[in-house]
Amino acid sequence: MSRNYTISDIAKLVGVSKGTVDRVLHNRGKVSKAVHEKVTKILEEIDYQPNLIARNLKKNKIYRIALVFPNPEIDGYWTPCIDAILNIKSEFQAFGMLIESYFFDPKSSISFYDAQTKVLKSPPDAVLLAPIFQKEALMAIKNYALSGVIVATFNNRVYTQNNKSFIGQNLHQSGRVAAKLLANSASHTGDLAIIHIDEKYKQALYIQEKEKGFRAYFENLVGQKNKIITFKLKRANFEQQIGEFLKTNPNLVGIFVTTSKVFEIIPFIKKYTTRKIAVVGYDLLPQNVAFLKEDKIDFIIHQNPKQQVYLGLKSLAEYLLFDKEIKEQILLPIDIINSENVDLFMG
Amino acid sequence: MSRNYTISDIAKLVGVSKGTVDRVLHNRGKVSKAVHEKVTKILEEIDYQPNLIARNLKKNKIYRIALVFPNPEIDGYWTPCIDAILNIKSEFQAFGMLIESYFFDPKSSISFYDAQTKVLKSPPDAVLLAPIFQKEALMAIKNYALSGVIVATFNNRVYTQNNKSFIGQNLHQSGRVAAKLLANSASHTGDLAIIHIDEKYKQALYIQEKEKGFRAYFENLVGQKNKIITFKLKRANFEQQIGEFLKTNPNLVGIFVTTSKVFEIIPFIKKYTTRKIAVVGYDLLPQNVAFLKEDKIDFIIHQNPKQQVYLGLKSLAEYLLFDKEIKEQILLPIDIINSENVDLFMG
DNA sequence: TAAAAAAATGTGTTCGAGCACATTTTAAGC
DNA sequence: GCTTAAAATGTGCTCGAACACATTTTTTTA
Repeated sequence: MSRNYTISDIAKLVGVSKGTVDRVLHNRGKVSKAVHEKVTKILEEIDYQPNLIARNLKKNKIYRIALVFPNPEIDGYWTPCIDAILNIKSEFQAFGMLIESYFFDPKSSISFYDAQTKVLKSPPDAVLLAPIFQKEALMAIKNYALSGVIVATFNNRVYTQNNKSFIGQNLHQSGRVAAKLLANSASHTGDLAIIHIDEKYKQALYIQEKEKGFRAYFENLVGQKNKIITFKLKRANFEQQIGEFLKTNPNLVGIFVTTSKVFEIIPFIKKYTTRKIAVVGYDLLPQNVAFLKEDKIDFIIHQNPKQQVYLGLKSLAEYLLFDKEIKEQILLPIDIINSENVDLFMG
Repeated sequence: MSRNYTISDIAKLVGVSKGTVDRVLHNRGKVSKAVHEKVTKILEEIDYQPNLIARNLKKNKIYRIALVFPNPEIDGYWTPCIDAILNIKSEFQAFGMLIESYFFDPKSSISFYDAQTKVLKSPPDAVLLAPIFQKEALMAIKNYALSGVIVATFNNRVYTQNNKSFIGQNLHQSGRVAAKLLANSASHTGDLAIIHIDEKYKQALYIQEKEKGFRAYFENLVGQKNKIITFKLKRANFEQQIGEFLKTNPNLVGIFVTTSKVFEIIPFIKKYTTRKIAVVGYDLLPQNVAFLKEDKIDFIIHQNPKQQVYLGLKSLAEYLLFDKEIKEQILLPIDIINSENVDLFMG
């Protein structure tokens, strides 16, 4: 294949000047109908693709994307997002792409609100947002849209027209994956528990999704006789609650913890029973990884926040720079992690 | 952050012309020692990053990368690689990057050789190669190096100085993952089998790696009493061989198939025993996926050839276009697939 | 010390798209 | 038919790096 057609080539082909071709390309008007048609025809015929390098050199604009998510120092789940930012920077900063991070406290909706306000003060070209607080997020997204800022969300869903893209996992399906894993590794038939660890912040919606998926797996199964118990753990006094729960459920063979906080209950489980109870939880926090390697957690489902941020930022950057279409949703694979493949997901 | 420094900016800062700065940047000589030092100092001080857009516009070169791998019509394992090519094209063709595919027959080393010869006839800037045939691959890589063609390999390793990069999985570790999965899902202690399906082509090396990993997992385990049997299946007469194997090993609880050809033996296993035997194999061929969904295969390890090609091509493209460093090896995560997360790995 | 050679430095064009401004052509008004 | 406004079309500069070529400065040699 030879070099692509340039605007000058097309101008020559049609017999007009490149200014005219440019006006047709960008619908700037001031072109006679006849010429407009001729140019359009040629453009289609040769399938003109503008040279993005030249375009960007001319524009020579610095784009800014704001990334808004919970402070990793408060919730370690978000730590890997930092790496994603570094990766994106190394890929795109030569194109004049700036990434700015804004943290908020995942336990405080006020802090969430404040972060959005700060972003809006010097509006970037686009925002990638973890919409932890449903109501406040809807409000923020509306304001961004009013200021002409493109919005994409990741991690959990909110439903609004103004949200250009969502990047994350299918949580219902991830509940099913957990179910399948427990069905497979529980050494014999018995009861299974879904444990929600009270997170104070209103993640109700997305935790429910996981539970529904988990239960759905067993409902569709023929001849399955596992009893499934939902158990909500309140923050204070874990030990006592877990001790009692284990005592009242002597047939327990598997536990599904719906958040990344599995590690908080493992020591108590081991303390109050010697039976083999299979455990499945979420996310590669260092504490979880440690228990995984000690075989005290059997499987972890990896929500891959790093990849979520990476793909989200990449999608926005390519839209701003190269006019690439933004996918309405990007569903990440649901990674199953055990003690043997965990290391390859960390570097 | 404001706009980056340009060559003209630097020229002004040092008090020389941009031509001189350029000579320093590219070590083209003809610069007095004093000036050279002054420029270098400033360059370091401001951490000069050339504008890659401008650079590429000037160079205006069409780069070509050849991708050489087995014909997907002969071995379906390679089919997803096609998608990776499309992805890379959509990302890089606006930068003048051309990807050319060359197929060979994975059963014929002559066909492998022919493909390399064809590539060398109009040498591309870089080659991404699946070095199925060890000896022939070493030869080919040497020839590429002599012609100044950058070489990266994927899927399996060959060891040579001229290979700039390897993209693939740690096969030893993937054997361990299989072991862990079988240890976990076999309903009670019993014998485990490693089954190699004779592939005619000499994959000896990389299949052995998997076996070693599998065995290593159990060797390090304290108090594990599984017996592990290696079984080599010859091409002809699968049914009889498998029937006999199952008869002589009545305590079998798990099978690890070291290639993507698991699906070929599943029907016979189900025919000759009614016991629950856990099965772990490789790769998301449509036939394997079907058995996975029917619960006749328990887990599949995904080698992700698509991602291998994607990362390999991306790495080469970014090297050619942006002078990005090529990583000596990129180890992909070892994806564990079951019936519930499989769909998310296929899109 | 002047001429010639070599070394050092400077200048100006190119890549392709985008856009401001200049120029030409057509239409409108009297 | 001539002037003026409006519409259509053309021209030329810019973005930053790269590189060929031009010019200046320094060094060498007779």
